[in-house]
Amino acid sequence: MFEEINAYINRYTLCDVEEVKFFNSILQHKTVAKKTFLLQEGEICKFEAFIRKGCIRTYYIDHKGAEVTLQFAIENWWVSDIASFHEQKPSRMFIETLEDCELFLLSPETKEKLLRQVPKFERMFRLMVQRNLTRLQERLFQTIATTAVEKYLDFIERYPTIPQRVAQHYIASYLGFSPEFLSKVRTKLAKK
Amino acid sequence: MFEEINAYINRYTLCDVEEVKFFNSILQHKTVAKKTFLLQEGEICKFEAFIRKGCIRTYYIDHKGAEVTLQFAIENWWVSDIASFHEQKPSRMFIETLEDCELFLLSPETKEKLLRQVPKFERMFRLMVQRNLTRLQERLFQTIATTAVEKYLDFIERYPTIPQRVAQHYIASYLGFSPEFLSKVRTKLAKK
DNA sequence: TTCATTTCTTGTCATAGTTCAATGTTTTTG
DNA sequence: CAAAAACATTGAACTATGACAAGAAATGAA
Repeated sequence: MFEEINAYINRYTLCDVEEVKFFNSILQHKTVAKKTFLLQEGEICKFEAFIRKGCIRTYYIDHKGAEVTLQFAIENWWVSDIASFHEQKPSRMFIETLEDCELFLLSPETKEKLLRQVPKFERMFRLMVQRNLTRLQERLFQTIATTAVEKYLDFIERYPTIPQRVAQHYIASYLGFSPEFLSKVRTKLAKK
Repeated sequence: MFEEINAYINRYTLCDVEEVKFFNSILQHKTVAKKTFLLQEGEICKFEAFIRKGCIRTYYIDHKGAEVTLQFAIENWWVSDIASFHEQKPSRMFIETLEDCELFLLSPETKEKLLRQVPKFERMFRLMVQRNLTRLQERLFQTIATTAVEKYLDFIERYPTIPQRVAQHYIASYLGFSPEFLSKVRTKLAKK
């Protein structure tokens, strides 16, 4: 049951058996049906979730009511609203399962407990956030500097499994354009 | 000389006198003239810099040769290319002083030394990166979901001192549109 | 299996933002 | 202080993308 998540943490920190045991003992295991909200705007985020199985989307809604997808998360990814989780303040975002999911959850309290007992996890979380930040910097750059076609091609290259799992208009909302336009981009590419 | 940076770290961690002393002892103090590159594309980033005085810009250059500004950093901010710094791999970005600067630098080695000797700094760096990430998420959302006018108004509200310190076309490149268009946005707003 | 719902496609028209070129203004430098 | 360089403004023509509307295709629920 813990193979995946333990493989994950081993990529960041070398833990001894006791530490891994402790880590596993504080995780809350949970299964969630498809199309369920784990978090909605205005709520306080109570979890950091590791996805053992399934697919999740995080998104914002802008003042015109349009969705902007921040992340698609699949197996072996973490999802959370980090700001809301750490400062325990209301979130601006929605976190929604797109498939039936199997998750491991950390609450703010269990995360604190973990960091106090096994401080080397502090490093793992720092490295995780750092990667995330780096990736988001690239994405911002790309959002500003490239055309729709380039964005779409880069997306399917970078996340080849996602298009098979999620609706196309979600991908459009991730890339920052309308579903109709993504459709046009795709037919144009298909013709070549 | 260390007042500012010590005030900064105290917002994150409570250190005793010895720890602060140690921290200060490993910082490298440096002054740099205006219009100097601290890092150029292809180089490996050797520093995390705390700005005691001055103003710095980080940016990318896209395949058409246009600049995209990632960050303006002023007094009491940190600048670095985190990915390049940590993995010691070539950077994609440029870091350039816009004013004469006075900096404190950490090298990868001194940072490691610090984290080994005073592990609680691990937490500070995690929290710093987390904030950064959160801010960047908001910015990506805004880049996708708002108009040029909204972006500009938000910028001058959020960073009211920056427009007085940096050229306007740099701000355009931060907001993701052309300098000409920013100029038009401004005259339009001025007329109201 | 069928009907309802959601998703995708295609066309037309509208628009925010770009590009280029010319002119004016400010800053830097010798 | 003058000349050069960098920066900002304005206008006209262009383009990538959005909005809307209608229909087709796929998916899901009874």
